[in-house]
Amino acid sequence: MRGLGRISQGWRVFVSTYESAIDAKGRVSIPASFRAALGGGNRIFLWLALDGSGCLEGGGEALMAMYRATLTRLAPHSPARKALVTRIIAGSADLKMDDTGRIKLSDELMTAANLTDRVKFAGNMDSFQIWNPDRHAEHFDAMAAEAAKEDTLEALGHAYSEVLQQQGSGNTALKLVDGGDS
Amino acid sequence: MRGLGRISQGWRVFVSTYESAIDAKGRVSIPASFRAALGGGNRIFLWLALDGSGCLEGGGEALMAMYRATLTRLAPHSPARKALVTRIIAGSADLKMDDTGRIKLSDELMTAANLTDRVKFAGNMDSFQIWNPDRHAEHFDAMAAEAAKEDTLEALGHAYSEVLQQQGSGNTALKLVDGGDS
DNA sequence: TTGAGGCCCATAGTGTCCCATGATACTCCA
DNA sequence: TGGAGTATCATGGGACACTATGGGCCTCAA
Repeated sequence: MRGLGRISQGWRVFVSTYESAIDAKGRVSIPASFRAALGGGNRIFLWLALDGSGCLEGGGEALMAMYRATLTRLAPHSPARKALVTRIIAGSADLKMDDTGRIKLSDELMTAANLTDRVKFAGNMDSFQIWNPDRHAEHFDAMAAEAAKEDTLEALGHAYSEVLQQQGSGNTALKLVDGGDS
Repeated sequence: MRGLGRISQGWRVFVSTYESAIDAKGRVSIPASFRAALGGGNRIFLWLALDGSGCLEGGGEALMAMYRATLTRLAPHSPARKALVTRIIAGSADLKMDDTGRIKLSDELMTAANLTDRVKFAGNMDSFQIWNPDRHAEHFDAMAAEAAKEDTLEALGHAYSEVLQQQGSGNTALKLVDGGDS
C-alpha cells in the first residue's frame, strides 16, 4: 500500500487517499489512518454512492448512526425517506473488519464499483470512498478542474470567512472532533 | 445464501439485504446479522406490509413492543386504532425461530407476498422486510431512482446538516443503539 | 394412520481467526 | 548526521468456526 502521507492519532475524520490491493481471498486492508478514524469499531458499512459516481461510500458505526438520525428526521412516510432508507440501509453491506484491519468485499460490491485487484481509498470527511483506481484518477482530475474555477474558490472564501467570524466572535477554538482520544 | 455483506454484534438495527432459500419443508433461514439484531429472542412477528408494496414486514419482540406502545397512543375507539390493531396485531403471524435460526412461513404469508423458493431479506432499520426476489429488484430500482433525484438528495443533505449541527452544539456524540449488548 | 410441525444431527461452503513474513517509516543513540 | 534497531503496516496462507441448508425421526392432532 502506498499513501500520500503518514498517520495520525485519534481523529474522527477521513483524510487523504491511499491505494491498496485486493488479495486472492477478496480481502482488502483498510488504511491505518482510516481505522483510527473509525474510532476502534470493527464494523464497516459500504454502499454504492448516491451521486452516481460509481464508487463505494462507507464508514463505521458513527456514520451509520448519523444516517439513522438523519433518516428518522425525514417525514415518516414520505417517498424520499422510503427511498433513502431502502437505498442506504437496505442497500448497504454490513462488514466486519478482522483484527489485521481487512474486510471482505462481496461480489456485488466489486462489480457495482468495478473493482478488480486494486482500490483507492479516498477520505471524505465523515465517510470514505472506495474507487477503482482509474476511475478515481478521472474523478480527481474533474474535481480539481472544478475546484480551480473562480466561482468555486469564491464560494470557499466566503464560507471560510463566515467560519472565521463565527469563531472569532465566539467562544473557544473549533475542534475537529468531539471525542478524540489519545 | 448470498448477501451483500457480513455480520455484526449487538446492534438493534436491521441493515443490508440478504437472499436465502425456502427449503422443501417451507423453512427459511433468518440471516445471522438479523438474528443478532433481534437481540437473542427467538420470536418473530410477520405481517403483510401496510403500504401495499407486497412484501412482508416483521421484527422481533422489541418491534412488537414499539407497535404496542404506538397503538395505545391512538385514541381508544378511533377507527384508525381499530383498523391498525386489526391489521398489525391480529394480522401478524407469531413465529418461533428454531435453534438453527429458521422459521416456517405459513401458506397465507407465502401467497400474500408471492413467495416461492427464494426470498430476499431487506433491512429497514427497526424492522425488516421479506420479498419475492424479483419484486424486490423492481422495488429497489424504483427506490434508487427516487433516491437519486435532486430533491431527495437535497432533503437528505439538509437533514444531515441539521443532525450535524445538533450534534456539534449538543452534548455527546450520537449513539446508534440504546441497549446494545456484548 | 397420515400429514404437518418441531427437534436433532449432518454437511458443505465460506468467512474469520491467528499465525508468519517482508517492507517501510520512525526512533534512538553514537 | 547517519546508521542500526524497532514498531507499524500491508499482505499471504493454513486452520477453524459459523452459517445456511438438507434430511431423518419423533410427537401430536385430525
